[in-house]
Amino acid sequence: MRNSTKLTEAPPKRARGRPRSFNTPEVLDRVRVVFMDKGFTAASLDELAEAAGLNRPSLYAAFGDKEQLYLHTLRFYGDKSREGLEAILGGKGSIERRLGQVFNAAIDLYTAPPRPRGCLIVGTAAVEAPTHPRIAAMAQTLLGEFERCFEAAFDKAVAAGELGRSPGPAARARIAGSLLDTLAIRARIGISAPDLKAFAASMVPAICR
Amino acid sequence: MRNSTKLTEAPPKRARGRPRSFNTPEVLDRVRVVFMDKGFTAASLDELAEAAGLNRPSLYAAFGDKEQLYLHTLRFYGDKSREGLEAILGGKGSIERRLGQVFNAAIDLYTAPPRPRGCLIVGTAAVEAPTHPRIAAMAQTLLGEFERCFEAAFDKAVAAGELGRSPGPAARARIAGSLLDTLAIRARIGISAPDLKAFAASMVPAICR
DNA sequence: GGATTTTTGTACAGCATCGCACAAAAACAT
DNA sequence: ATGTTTTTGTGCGATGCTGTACAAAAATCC
Repeated sequence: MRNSTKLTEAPPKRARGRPRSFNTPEVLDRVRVVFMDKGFTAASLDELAEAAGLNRPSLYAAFGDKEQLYLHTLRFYGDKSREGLEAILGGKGSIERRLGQVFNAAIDLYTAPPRPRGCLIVGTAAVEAPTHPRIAAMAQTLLGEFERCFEAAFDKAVAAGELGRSPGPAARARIAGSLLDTLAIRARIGISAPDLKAFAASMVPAICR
Repeated sequence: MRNSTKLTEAPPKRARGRPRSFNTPEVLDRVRVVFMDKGFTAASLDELAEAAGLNRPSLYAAFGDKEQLYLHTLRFYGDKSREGLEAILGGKGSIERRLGQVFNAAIDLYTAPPRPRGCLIVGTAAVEAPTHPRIAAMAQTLLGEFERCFEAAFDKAVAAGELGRSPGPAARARIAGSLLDTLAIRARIGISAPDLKAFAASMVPAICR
């Protein structure tokens, strides 16, 4: 009967020593909130550790110093965002409709209570770029990934005859990515969600023209 | 002969005590460089004072604490930028040409050696907005002023028959302002000036369509 | 059950930073 | 010349932050 054990069940082989008391994605997500509020420099390791629910030495052991913890958080945030982007762009409806959904979803995230925080990359990574080359490189990589998602969606829309050939998918993708930048910045400095949505809605037809 | 003294000559009436050893705009401009490099939080008062060429107590006496010094710098930077914007938009040539000049000039500033730093407002003020309401308010004010400059220029272009009525000047101004945001962010994370200029050039006809 | 391995949590050393106190300096007023 | 006013510059106190050392704890291996 032992063979009946499903292979999909996680093999219970534990690691050698004392098990970790935390869950990596959950820690990164809690840490992300602090970084989004204060930014990289102003976020102290005490705050980060408290938000994560563990203490500084555990943070250091698991992720390295503050910059590496921040880079892990950036990558985690970027992956989650890209997945959400792909999910919406791969959904049903016209390209215009899906694009509108993307921007509205982004605005909802950027202005979510208890206070607007925009986007981690645009709102907190960019400021560190001149003094932290690895953060700059990560930010460039992540924004590039977003843009490729848009480009793939426009490619499909062109192939489906939904869009004309000019401007090309890459050019449209650049506009869409740029719009996300602006929405993130303006959300963070306090522009209201309705104002942002009105602007985004006005841009969708312009991008899909 | 005393009456022959020109009124345009600055009246030499000195203030009461020991004269200041510094020039306010110059101090603000030097301080701006440090803030643009490191951002508000990471810039230390020691660095700021050294860059300004005076010591901490003088900085405090003249501008108040670090946040007030930063707000003074923001206002100073915003005024200078707006003046430059107005100068170009009020110049000669078609609205498309002037708009292209604006973006190229911005990109040159954003990517100026020794390293790209983008825009003070978008690149360093935005990150502080959630934790510093006065900085958020100032950022919103300044970006609003930029947008009104664009709007005035589009208004004139419409009145001169150079542009159609739709989209309206305000809508076009929002796009132009947003484009500046994106250029600032992407310059700061290291996108090259030629890439930025190519993108901006592709946007100008779209805005003036 | 004892040894080994890994994580946890307290405690600490070192350093940077902020904001101000206080005396010296440099101007004007009378 | 003496007093007044304002700026300058040194120095200091208090605080916060980063990164690590070290012992206790919790699991596995043999």
